[in-house]
This record gives sequence, structure tokens and C-alpha cells, in this order.
Amino acid sequence: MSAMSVKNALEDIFQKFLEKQSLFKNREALSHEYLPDSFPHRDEQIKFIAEVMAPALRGFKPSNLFIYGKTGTGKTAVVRYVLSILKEMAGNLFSSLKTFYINCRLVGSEYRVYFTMCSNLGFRVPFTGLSIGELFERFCRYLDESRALFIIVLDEIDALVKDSGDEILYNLTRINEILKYSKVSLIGISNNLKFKELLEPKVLSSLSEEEIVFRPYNASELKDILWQRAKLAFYDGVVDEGTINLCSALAASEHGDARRALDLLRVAGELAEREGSDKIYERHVREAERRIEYDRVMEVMKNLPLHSKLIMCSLYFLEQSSLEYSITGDIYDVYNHLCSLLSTFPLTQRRVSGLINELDSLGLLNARVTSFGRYGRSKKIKLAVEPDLVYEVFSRDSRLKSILNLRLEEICGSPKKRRDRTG
DNA sequence: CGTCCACAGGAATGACGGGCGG
DNA sequence: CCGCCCGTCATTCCTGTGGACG
Repeated sequence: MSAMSVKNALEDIFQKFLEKQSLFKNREALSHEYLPDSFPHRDEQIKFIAEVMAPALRGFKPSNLFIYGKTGTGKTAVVRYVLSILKEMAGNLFSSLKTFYINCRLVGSEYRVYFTMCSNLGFRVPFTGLSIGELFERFCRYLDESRALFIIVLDEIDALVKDSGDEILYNLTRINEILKYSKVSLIGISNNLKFKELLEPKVLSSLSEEEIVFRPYNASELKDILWQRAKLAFYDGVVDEGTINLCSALAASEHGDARRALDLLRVAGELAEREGSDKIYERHVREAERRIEYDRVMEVMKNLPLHSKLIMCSLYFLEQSSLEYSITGDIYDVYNHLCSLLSTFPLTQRRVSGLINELDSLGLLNARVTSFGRYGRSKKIKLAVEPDLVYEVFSRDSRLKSILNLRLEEICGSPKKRRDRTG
């Protein structure tokens, strides 16, 4: 193709884009960060949280609050909304009310939580190097110097506790005993209920002086939410009843995740727009569903460390055999062979077992412990994604593409005798 | 009913790179 | 520069275990 015709083609694309009426009036209204000014079906929760937090307006410390509910049930949005109004009103009064919002999954460790809060206060601390005790003392000092009422929101708090323990919560719940001029109140947000079992009773009772549950939305509630946003996001006539119904139904079947529903609608809108359609049809929603999953898996797999990739590869090979599922030992065998093909030192089985669990929680494979009686106890493992996807991602990896076209027998030498596991 | 497989998964420990304060 | 502590990843050693088989 000559340079000229490339240019023409591009101009054509841009021209068509300009001529086309966009379907979106305001794309932002469907994004995760968008804070609407009303929350359908969350009146009760809003009222409750507001009542718990209200004492802050008079400078009293609100009770600690513990919130749980699955992803996409509006916990984060509602809390942020209530706090933003609260701060607004506090600003009109005397009071120095400050809030921290920490997403524990992103922040990750006790140290980094304190670090983040210190930074938000405008104090510079080394981002590593201090002992936690030292950092905590400084943090307390800064809080006291600020002479304010602090509300600390710890979102996805279960992630923090799961790999850092509940020490940080213990410290934060008794921080008021240390502070002279400031007060701290905590809001913990958790995705799963079982989180409570990980806490010591003392911490738990202190953290959840008040407690509230966000139930998943059902399909009809999701519909209301989607309509609210769709009217903001799209021009009239772009979405119809059928589109909204389908999005809500799909999201409702996955534990009523509103975020999911909004994603579906947004991506479906983008697909429809790109196609030049004047409205969103069912096929766009269906395609959006595939697309979202595809993107997610691609993104996660692409960024996997080498050995996790090798584990995925091993499973990919094993699934080409007639076995109904694989177990840890199978994977470790193949994995070992792959390592020697790539002249890499294999990790221990203990570590591989751990990595398999991590891949499971990433949703790339399904692993569940099963007893085979006389034949031991292991994990039944299956791919949770399309094998073609595995192939596609790894064929772009310079280290892996050389082995990806091998067959199982070529890797393990003679086909290993395998116990019958069908049925 | 006990045995024993093939691991699970906890705990302790270590290597390593980063970054402090002195 | 040193000594210390951090988080992360990995190893080593370990005890625990559901249930088919004998």
C-alpha cells in the first residue's frame, strides 16, 4: 500500500468519525470513579452511615464502622458520598475534619498504609527503611500536631489483613489512647464476610462498634441504576428497555455487581458507536461481555511472572490429554520439564502449590482440594480460561513461544502412566 | 477399623534489593 | 560507609488429613 493511500484511508476514518454522531452524551457517567448524586436502593444504608458519622459535626468521635458487601454493591461510592457531604458541612462549621481513603489492595502493607496517610497529611516519610514502630510513632505525632478529627476509610480491608495480619487494626483501634489533641474514627470496608474470622475478638469488637451490610442488587434494582446512568451517559434513543434488561440480568447472575453492569453498558456503547450503529443492540451487549472477560484475562496473564506462566503452560499442555482434570503432581512434573527446556531452575513444589492458589484467586484456573482416598489428597485443577487465550498470550512471549507448539509426549518423554481418573 | 497416599498449608528462616539515619 | 529494617519471594521442615483400600 502506498503512502498516499494509507493517508487517504486514515483521513477516511477520521472523517467518518467526525461525521458520525456520537452515542455518548457523557461517557464519564459510566466510569468507576463517577459519583452520582443519588443511590437507588441504598437509602437505608446512607441514612445509617450518616447517623453514625453525624457526631463528627460537633467534634465528637463517631463510632467505628464496619461495612461489608460484595464487589459492586455500592459500598465505596456510598461512603465517599456521605463523607464528602459531611466534610462540606463540617467546613461550614468550625471543625477540622479530615478523611483518609485507603484502598488496601493497592496500598498493600501496614507500612504503606501509614506511609500513605502521612503523605496525605503533607509529611514526608521514607517509603521504606523505618521500623513499623518508628513510623507509627511519627504518624501519631503528625496526627496530634494536626489537631483534627480524622476518619480513616480502609477499603478492601480483607486484603490487608490476609497478608499482613490484624496488627495494624489493633494499633489503629487503640490509637485514641495515645493521641492527646486529635481523634481517629475508622470505617472498614470488606468484600467478604469470612474476613471477620481472621480478626482477634478484641479488634473485631472495637472495629465494628457499628456494622452494616450491603446486599447485592437484584436484577430489577440494577435496572434502576442502569437507567439512571444511561440517561446521563447516552443520547435519547440509544439504549432501550431490552439493552438495560440484558445488562442487569447478566450482572445479576454474577452476584449483583453494579460495576459489572455499568461496564457492560459502557463497552456495548463503545462497540455500537464504532460500528456506526445508531443504538445499542443485544449483540453489542453479548460482544461486550466477551470483550470484557477477554481483556481482563489478557491483562492479567501478560503480566504474570515467568514461573506462574510456566504453570499455566503446564496446565495448558495437560488439558490437551484426555484427562478430566489435573492434580498438583501432574503440573509439577510438566513444569519441571518445561524448566529444563528453558534452562531455568524450577521452584519447589511447595512454592508451585502456592502459585497455583494465587492463579486460582486470579480466576485463571480453578483449583480445589479433593481427597482421592487411598490415592492421597491433592488439588483438582482445571483451566478457567479458554486454552486458545493461553496460547495467544504466551505465543507473544519470547521465552515461551518456542515451547508452546510442543505436545505433551514430547515434553515428558514417554507418556507417563497415569492412574485412571475419568469418572 | 487402621493404614497410608499425595499432597495441603503453617512456621521459621534466608537471600536480596531498597532506603533510611547517623 | 555501616548497621538496621523494610517487603518480597523462595526454601526447608513440618504436621495434618479425607477416605479408598486391605
